[in-house]
Amino acid sequence: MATAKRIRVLLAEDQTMLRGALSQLLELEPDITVIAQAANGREAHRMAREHAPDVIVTDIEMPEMTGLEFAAALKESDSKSRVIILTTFARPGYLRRALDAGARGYLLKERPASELAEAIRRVHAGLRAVDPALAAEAWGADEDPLTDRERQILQRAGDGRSSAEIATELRLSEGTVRNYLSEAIAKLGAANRVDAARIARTRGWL
Amino acid sequence: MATAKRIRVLLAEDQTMLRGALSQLLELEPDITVIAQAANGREAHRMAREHAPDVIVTDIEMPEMTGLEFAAALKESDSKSRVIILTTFARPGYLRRALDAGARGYLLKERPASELAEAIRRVHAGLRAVDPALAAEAWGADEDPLTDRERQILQRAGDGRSSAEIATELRLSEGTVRNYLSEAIAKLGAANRVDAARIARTRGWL
DNA sequence: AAAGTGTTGTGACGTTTGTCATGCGCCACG
DNA sequence: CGTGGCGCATGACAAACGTCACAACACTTT
Repeated sequence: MATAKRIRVLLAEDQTMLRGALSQLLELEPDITVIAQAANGREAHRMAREHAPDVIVTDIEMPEMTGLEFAAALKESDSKSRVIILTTFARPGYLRRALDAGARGYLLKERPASELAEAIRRVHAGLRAVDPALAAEAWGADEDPLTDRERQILQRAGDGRSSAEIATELRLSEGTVRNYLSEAIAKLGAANRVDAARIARTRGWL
Repeated sequence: MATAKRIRVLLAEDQTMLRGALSQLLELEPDITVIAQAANGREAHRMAREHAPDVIVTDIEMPEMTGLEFAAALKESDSKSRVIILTTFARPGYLRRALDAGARGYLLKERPASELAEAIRRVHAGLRAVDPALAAEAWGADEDPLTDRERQILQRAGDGRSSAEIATELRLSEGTVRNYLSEAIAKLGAANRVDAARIARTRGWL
């Protein structure tokens, strides 16, 4: 035959300008076609079920449902589509969670646009496409030491909520909330709750 | 003549993938050409002096020098280039500062990619190109009520630094730092320092 | 069955934070 | 030339925060 079938791609990215630009560029590739686009994880999940694309390219930080949750949901439902995470953040914790969720690729938005098409081809061919520098960094990276509760509470504390507010919201006593925060601060080697939240965020644990 | 001269554009954006994608798309336009690209404000400033582009498209949040500082520096040096701010953030404070710095356009990354070329044409023709929804919102927006000192201190506090640390860093007494924070908290109607920093950030005051 | 881990709670203690009153020097604006 | 705004400071008090010890219960792992 003259031309092989094009690789059918679903593109999930909340920033319209980037999504549109990448989609147009990918369409210029002879062996790739963008069959669907989504602006959040939930929409993407629906479209993935409907179209069963060969490859899914998804951002992480999106409204409604993050790309990591989306990837996990796909794995759960035994989707055949292969997932590439495309994100701004070189956080070891993100990469780890992405791979746990079955992602085959992890690409940074700081890389040239040409690498995206290349990654799509690699992943479609059954290979992996993980940013090498990040992979190396993530290798020696610490595990997330936080428990679920600690994470919940740290999120809210980093947002400016007081112990009392957090306690009410989560139906806990105020002392308990302070205990968790104290634990989290110690585990992260932070100086206080805000510092702890900042540290957890930069490592992709929050 | 057969073809008019193309509009010469400088593109400043730190995210390589977006910069590359937009640049390629703009090159597809018959009346636009991207003569230079920069990954931060300082680089952009150098290139603007060197190439004197017709239109400059710049992100705000970049390393070394922000797009707003860059625009202000251009205004200072009587540059003939017209500036379009291209950013993720629909913060009234950013728009205000952008216009103060002489920007002719303010476009959100949430808009379709096609609008960028349109904005470039409008601005090159001497018109303005400001996101209408944002302009309306910014109209009734409050001025930044913070003094320089309050801003400095609030930034650091929002980052998890203690009053004592901030005092040392800025050569102030600890009491003074607490006073400024108290003032800022009151002005912003916040519950505490972290809440205040969050509020100031979302309004583009930080 | 024992050990470990996570969740939740209490009480007590010292530190940090937020508020308020008050004061002084400086500079710009009318 | 005063008046007000800003920067900076001190002292004092109440509230919030961070730490520690200790304890109970559920659940998993060994």
